[in-house]
Amino acid sequence: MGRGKIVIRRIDNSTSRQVTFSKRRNGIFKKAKELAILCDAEVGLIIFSSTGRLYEYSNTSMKSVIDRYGKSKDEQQQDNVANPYSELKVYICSTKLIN
Amino acid sequence: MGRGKIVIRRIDNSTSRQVTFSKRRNGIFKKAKELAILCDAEVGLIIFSSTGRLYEYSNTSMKSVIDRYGKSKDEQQQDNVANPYSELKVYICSTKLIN
DNA sequence: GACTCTATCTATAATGT
DNA sequence: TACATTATAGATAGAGT
Repeated sequence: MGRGKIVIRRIDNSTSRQVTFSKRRNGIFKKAKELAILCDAEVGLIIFSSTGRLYEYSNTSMKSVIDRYGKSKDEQQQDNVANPYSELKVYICSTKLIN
Repeated sequence: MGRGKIVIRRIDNSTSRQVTFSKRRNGIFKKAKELAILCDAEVGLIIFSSTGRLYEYSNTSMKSVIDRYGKSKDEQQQDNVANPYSELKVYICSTKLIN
């Protein structure tokens, strides 16, 4: 999206990379908020820039999200101990980055 | 984006909400991946659906992201103790959700 | 860097199967 | 209820300030 199509690979020029980071960071935070509201989801998003700065968003609190994440993972772990096939319950969210 | 404009509020119809969740979840995961690659950032994204299912993405590992998040927060905390004005360092990433 | 502009690309709401 | 289509709203690359 934009004046030209881009390939998804690290942007070499540091100024361009920073500008793109700023724009896309805003974009993804907006998407996270919309998803949380529209779909009644709990969302936590943590981003460290290449310079090490932290940016974060959560519609609840990051502590709540991380705690819930840990519990959810523990439960998955217990499932795996009980049933070796339960890894099928782990949802893979992949999207092709071609183009 | 789409055939009609939508207002950002909880989708009442549960079927529509689930469909939108699926589409937008894919969209935001793609955005997270692109941001990580293009801008050389470390990204962690945790989403719990309204039915409680966990979906996650990290370009490194979620453990790494959460650990780094904790450290970064600790440092911010120390800064705050040392310098009461350092809360200005906390980056606010807000985007209006109007339209 | 942060902001504006806008042409163009992308995501997705609504619809069809 | 998942998949495919498509018209359109939205995001953003590139350029200028």
